[in-house]
Amino acid sequence: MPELPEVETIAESLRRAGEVGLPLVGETLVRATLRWPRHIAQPSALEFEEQVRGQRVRAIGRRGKFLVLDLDRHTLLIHLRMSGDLRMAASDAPLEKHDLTLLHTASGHDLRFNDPRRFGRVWLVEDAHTVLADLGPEPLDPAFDAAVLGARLARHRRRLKPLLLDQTFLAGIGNIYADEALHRARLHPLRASHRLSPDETWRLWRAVRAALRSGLRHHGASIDWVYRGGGFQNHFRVYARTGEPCPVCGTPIRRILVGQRSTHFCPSCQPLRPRRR
DNA sequence: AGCGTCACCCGGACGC
DNA sequence: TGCGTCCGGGTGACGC
Repeated sequence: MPELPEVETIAESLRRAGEVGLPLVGETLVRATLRWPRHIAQPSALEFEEQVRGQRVRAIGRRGKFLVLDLDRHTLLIHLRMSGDLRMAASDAPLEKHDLTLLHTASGHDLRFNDPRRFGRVWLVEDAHTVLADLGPEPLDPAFDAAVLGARLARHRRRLKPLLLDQTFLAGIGNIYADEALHRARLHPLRASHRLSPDETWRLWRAVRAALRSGLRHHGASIDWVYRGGGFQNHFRVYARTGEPCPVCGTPIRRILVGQRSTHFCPSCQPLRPRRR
């Protein structure tokens, strides 16, 4: 799914696209085709079509789960949510089912946002800050160390699982990475954030980064194998493995609901009340 | 403040 | 085969 690594991978592939003859950075957007206007979160569809016109793509980046395209006068933000996918295509190539938003470039190529479940959104704003302001730190940022995580954990009295999913706490972690990180950290998803020992905090810091890096290495998580997916789904340790043996200790993986979200963990490696030693 | 619940959305899986 | 139903991802709104 389009969690952080997926977006990172797409941004990377769009940067590299120039090497295979489908450049995007440096291209001028001449027109937009909005086949489902609600794809555009901001501004109105009409204003979007007007304002995007004639702007050059200066750079592509990522913040949290948002893909960030710097244009001449605006910032174009794309959130793929679950099933969204971006492709470059020749403008005269036939449309695929669920191609919802198309940005046509001066050189005759399109950036196509395909989105079967229509959860994704696109923003065109003068200041990216208006959309991104509340996002928490980037887990892979060198400035994000275990002390930063510890300070943030102590600031809340929340269960770890919902906290990790909160984009204002950390940016870019979705349901899969939250479960994978907690397993790597040997922490129960219901543990209270303000009651972690320094060692547990350090383990969580390491685990979050390791889970994300592993996703990156395998080109994204995409659990929904119908859609173009990354290989990380073949490396899940607990996610979607209910009843299967924990890869560390062999105990059957359990699935519970936490805040309406399916949550997978090893009851033996991730005890709610860890033994003190 | 933090939690629960619902709505959004649709393809796939499953039961009958 | 063809229905109906449930599920799940991320997020925002709302009520307690």
